[in-house]
Amino acid sequence: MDAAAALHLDQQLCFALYATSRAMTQAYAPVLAPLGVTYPQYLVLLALWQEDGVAVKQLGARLHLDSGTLTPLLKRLSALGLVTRQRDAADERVVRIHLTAAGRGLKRRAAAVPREMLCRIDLTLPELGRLRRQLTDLGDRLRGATTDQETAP
Amino acid sequence: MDAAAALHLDQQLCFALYATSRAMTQAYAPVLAPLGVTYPQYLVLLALWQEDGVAVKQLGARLHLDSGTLTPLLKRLSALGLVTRQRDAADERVVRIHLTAAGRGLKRRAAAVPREMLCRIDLTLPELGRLRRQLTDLGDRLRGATTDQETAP
DNA sequence: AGCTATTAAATTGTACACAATATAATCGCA
DNA sequence: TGCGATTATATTGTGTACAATTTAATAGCT
Repeated sequence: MDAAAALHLDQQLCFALYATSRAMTQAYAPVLAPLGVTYPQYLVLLALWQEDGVAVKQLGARLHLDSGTLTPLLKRLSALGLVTRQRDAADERVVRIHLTAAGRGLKRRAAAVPREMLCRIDLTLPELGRLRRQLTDLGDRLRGATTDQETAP
Repeated sequence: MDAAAALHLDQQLCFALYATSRAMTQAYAPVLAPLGVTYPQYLVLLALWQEDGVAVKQLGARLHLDSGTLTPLLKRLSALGLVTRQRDAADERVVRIHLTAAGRGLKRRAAAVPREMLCRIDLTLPELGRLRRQLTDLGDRLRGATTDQETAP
């Protein structure tokens, strides 16, 4: 592959990733609309349904997001009545996020979401698992590579 | 996989896609910084280096973006002196985007970008190609699925 | 020619992302 | 104990994304 071909848009893994990620977000939108949440909000809820009462920091580590993104998003989830945000009594720097009854209740209605999306994705479970692992690995590698730049002290 | 497991964050293809796409954007940032453009701006330039003088609409079809995103982005590229935006004389609705000399010149400096990113991605070329095709197919399928909802007349 | 439907961009409003900075609380150590 | 370094969140500013609306121009039909 010469230099010119290397700059072709359709040759770029990065573009496939970028465009497909946005297509996925848009495909989720109509499925999530009845639940009244956006796609990033849904991801935060997935994390909270697995582990409630976590700090913003932990949530950020899980989703690879920082407080600049999470703080306003969590305020919106709070305004929707799905979560509460309260300072940790033992360490006032920490804000812990707890699901409300409504936030917990939404999990039952969300149970149909993965099945519905699986139909739209139209991959076999092994294919899907393989792709997911490849992407996760790639993400880990990219994240490692960007921070590993600081090899010098 | 039961309903509870189906809602686990790390089981989600969508999350792997979302998180890895953002990691890719962040990995590109230091490589693109010397060129003075953002990652979406770089994708627009890739499209223009392949075909110059295209309409905003065509650019949008290529990148799966609409004028709401492209108009301000192209204004920024124009402010950087990399492109011009001018109405088509034959059809005044159309705005054609042309690279400036600086915009064309940037292509040479960008030639090193794909190679540099390949190192960070650390996949063999066949693996990379397969992953890219899988993602492109998935994107096409998702995009088809969302618009194909209108089966009824 | 005149009128309606369509089309291409631009605009508006909302919601992420993220770098950089600010603020406040805790930690570690002399 | 006191105080500088660290840590957790919030804030600010810029740049996407995208739905919905607006504006202006063209196409197509009678």
